[in-house]
Amino acid sequence: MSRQQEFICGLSHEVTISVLPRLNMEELMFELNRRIQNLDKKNSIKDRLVSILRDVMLEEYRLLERTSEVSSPEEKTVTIAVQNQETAIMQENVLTACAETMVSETSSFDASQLSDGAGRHCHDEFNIDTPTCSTQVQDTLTLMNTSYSEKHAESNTPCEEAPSASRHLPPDHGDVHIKMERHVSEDDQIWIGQVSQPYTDQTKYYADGRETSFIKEHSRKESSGETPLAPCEPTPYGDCESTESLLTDSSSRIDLCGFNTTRACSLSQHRKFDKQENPLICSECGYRAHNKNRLVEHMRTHTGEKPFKCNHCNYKTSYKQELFYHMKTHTDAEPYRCKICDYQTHRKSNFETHMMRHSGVKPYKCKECDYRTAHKGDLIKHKRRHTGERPYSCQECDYKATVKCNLVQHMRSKHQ
DNA sequence: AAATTGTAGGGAAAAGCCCGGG
DNA sequence: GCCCGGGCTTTTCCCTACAATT
Repeated sequence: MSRQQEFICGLSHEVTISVLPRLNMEELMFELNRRIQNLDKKNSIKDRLVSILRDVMLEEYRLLERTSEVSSPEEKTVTIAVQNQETAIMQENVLTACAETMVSETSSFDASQLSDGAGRHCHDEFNIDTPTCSTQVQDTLTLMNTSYSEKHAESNTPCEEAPSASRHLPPDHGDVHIKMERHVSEDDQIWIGQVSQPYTDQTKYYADGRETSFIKEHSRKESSGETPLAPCEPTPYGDCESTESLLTDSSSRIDLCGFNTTRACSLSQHRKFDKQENPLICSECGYRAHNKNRLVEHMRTHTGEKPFKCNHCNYKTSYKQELFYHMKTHTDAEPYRCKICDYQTHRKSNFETHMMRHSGVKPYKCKECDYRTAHKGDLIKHKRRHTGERPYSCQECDYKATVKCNLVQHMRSKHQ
């Protein structure tokens, strides 16, 4: 490790070498993702990221100091550093890559850079062979073998249905406060400013009660005794009123129910939605649409209507957006290509899911056995092994299957 | 014991559905 | 109001392991 690499974010050699090997990348990425939303756009984004990283590292360092009173700090530091020297270099590389990616992503809000002449986003024209930040992290995580889930496994704390750090923002803290504190190191005479950030829930929920990230998180908090965030609880400021007026940063508008937006009109729409000024409710499932068109679109899920047809094949869909994705397969649009295997797709989200599988990170763990998986759906399917649930029943006989394809297979063999 | 058949279960990809923001 | 990117969820398919049957 070069001397330059040992100094991260202006912190001393001691802090850097102590903290870097300890930092869990997924947790760090979570912190960065959470805090980046409150970046002060007036200052350099890179400077703010450096500041954030420093905060996180100093917090970690203080924790390390508290827990290493038995052995001398120097001794422990050196031991950790030697054992994890290689890991630290890799982690730093990832941090650099991610910071650069986030800087470029954040600064690319200028639509003119991403859009074609018609204002349409056209990322396909970019070098999308380059892995995204998240995939870089995941790839490196595999090498480092320091996944979030493994950490929990080691500490014997099963993390069933642990949220994917790259996708969810686990709101463990309604408010995050970093106290004003002075670092003890002689090298690092750094005052840490107080950072107070209300958690802004960005997960989603459906009015028909289907489980979503929000519901899951809500129930998780309930079960763990935490106070869950309710979608629009009455507040001291009135029902579903915004904290907009209280904010010093005019670019951020946070509704007290957790809704966060940079647009005043979006906030207004959201309040209307919450207050049910114009309730557009699906008579079939109770789904509440934000506007008329979305209700029309939603209703197609019940009627089965598929008005959007591909003129190159027989493909039909209820959603215009789906046709858009489908049409890419008929055009010269450059797909996302996996560098590890020959997989390619036109959908970024599917590509990221694919890369997740290469990473080997499996945050979802079964409570009752050692089974782990990268995806919630797999865990739900697996759980039926323990519960004996067989949701797919044969109409012709008493046979019930755990998965639909087995029922199909049964129907073919037994009932033609 | 070997071959065949049916079932269970895991991995992976594709598609569905919905949302926020331009 | 429309369009599009993004993200979470669900569906579907394929494959393997294993037990029961022939």
